Amino acid sequence: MHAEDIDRVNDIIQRGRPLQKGEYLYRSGDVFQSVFKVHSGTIKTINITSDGQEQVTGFYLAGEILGLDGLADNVHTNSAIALETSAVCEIPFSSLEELSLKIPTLQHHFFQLMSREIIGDQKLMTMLSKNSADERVATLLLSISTRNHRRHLSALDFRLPMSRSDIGNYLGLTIETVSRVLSRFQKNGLLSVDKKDITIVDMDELKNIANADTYE
Amino acid sequence: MHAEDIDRVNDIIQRGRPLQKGEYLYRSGDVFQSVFKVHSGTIKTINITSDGQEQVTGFYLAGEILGLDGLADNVHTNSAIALETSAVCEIPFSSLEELSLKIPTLQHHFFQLMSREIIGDQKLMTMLSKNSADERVATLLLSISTRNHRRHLSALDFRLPMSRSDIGNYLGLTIETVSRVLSRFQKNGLLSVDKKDITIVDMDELKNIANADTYE
DNA sequence: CGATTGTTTGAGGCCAGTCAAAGTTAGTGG
DNA sequence: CCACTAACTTTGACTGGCCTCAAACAATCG
Repeated sequence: MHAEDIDRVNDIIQRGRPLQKGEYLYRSGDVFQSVFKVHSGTIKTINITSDGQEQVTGFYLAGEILGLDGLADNVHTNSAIALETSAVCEIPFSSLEELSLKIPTLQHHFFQLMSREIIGDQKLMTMLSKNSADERVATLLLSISTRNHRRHLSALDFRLPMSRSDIGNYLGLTIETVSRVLSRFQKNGLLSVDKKDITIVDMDELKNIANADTYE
Repeated sequence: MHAEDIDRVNDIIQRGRPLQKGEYLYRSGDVFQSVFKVHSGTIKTINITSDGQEQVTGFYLAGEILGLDGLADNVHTNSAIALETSAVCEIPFSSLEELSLKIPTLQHHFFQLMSREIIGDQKLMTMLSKNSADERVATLLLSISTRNHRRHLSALDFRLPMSRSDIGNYLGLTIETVSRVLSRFQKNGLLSVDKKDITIVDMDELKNIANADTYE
């Protein structure tokens, strides 16, 4: 992308105010106006099922983009909630769509983003339908490790931004099962678990358990 | 969309030759060049996991569009296979992307398509992580019923285009469980099952079991 | 510091998976 | 057209992994 193009994109980006833990970035049913890039912190997205249950559909760490679900009908189907104090950039979609008519690479870039989201969701579907509790937890830990590494943070030592409840919900497991798996991993020398602080001790074995099916 | 725009879109659509049952439309790893619209028949998409297992990620009936997974990196991550003799239209993406720069509504239309795919995948994720075998099977039957109805076919009487094995794979169940659930549904007066021919007898109760969480 | 929320651990039950075998369908070639 | 084979489906008996229920413990917050 050319420098002047980047400038034009930057012009439409708005720095949002910080979100406190538990605060909504947008709610299911809100009119879709923008996509968001996480600047710092972590956001989870959830769906509410017809019987009122909550389903966690994704965790978005710093640098990642969320909100693409709203394009279909100009309404968000997800809700997005901060898991900790977070800062996000808002990218108004109308200007973006207009702008991407002038900058072909930008359009292509956005198609790619959505396509990645589809691929990621499908990897998760596979995990939910085929993998054991151990495999699911190991895969999530590796995913967070990889994404931290991309941000030049430690791949072996990190803090889980989400609760056991969110993990279980996301992975299709109960909180008790998540807790038991983490305890067992620690007992077997794979991890050191201190509440939300995780240290990966035996990365090879963890990858082995996760079936090396890295998703991100 | 204006008439001349529709003409321009139609110009780039190619009618593909018919696919025989079991034939591949594209394979994982193929260079991405086109998306496809199912004209008749049914296509399934599958992912191959790192340990060689197959995961069915979607069924595409007549009128539905597939192949959007390839946009991310210009390579298909899925493979697409005909479940019965089928005909598809090929829509070359390069021309489409170019064209959508000239026709803003077309770009928007494509964003919507991808967004719908994301929403659909997330509904499926929710089902895989929360719902019982009965709920999953009921939901799939209702989905096919709804999509048939949209094509002005019977919503109560239809033929499943896919095998028990594909259903089980897609829903995260074994073939034995799928078979047992269908037998039980028949025994309880919800359905009439004759091999792949399904007649929905008690639509209300079926919706009840599916939790009315219609996905499509 | 009490109250609330989140986490861990244990005991027991159940749903779906596994294993097995018989029955059914579809496809092939003589 | 039919015999033969391979693939698919159904049904049953049993097993096991995860869920449910329950209680104790830890952390967070006003």
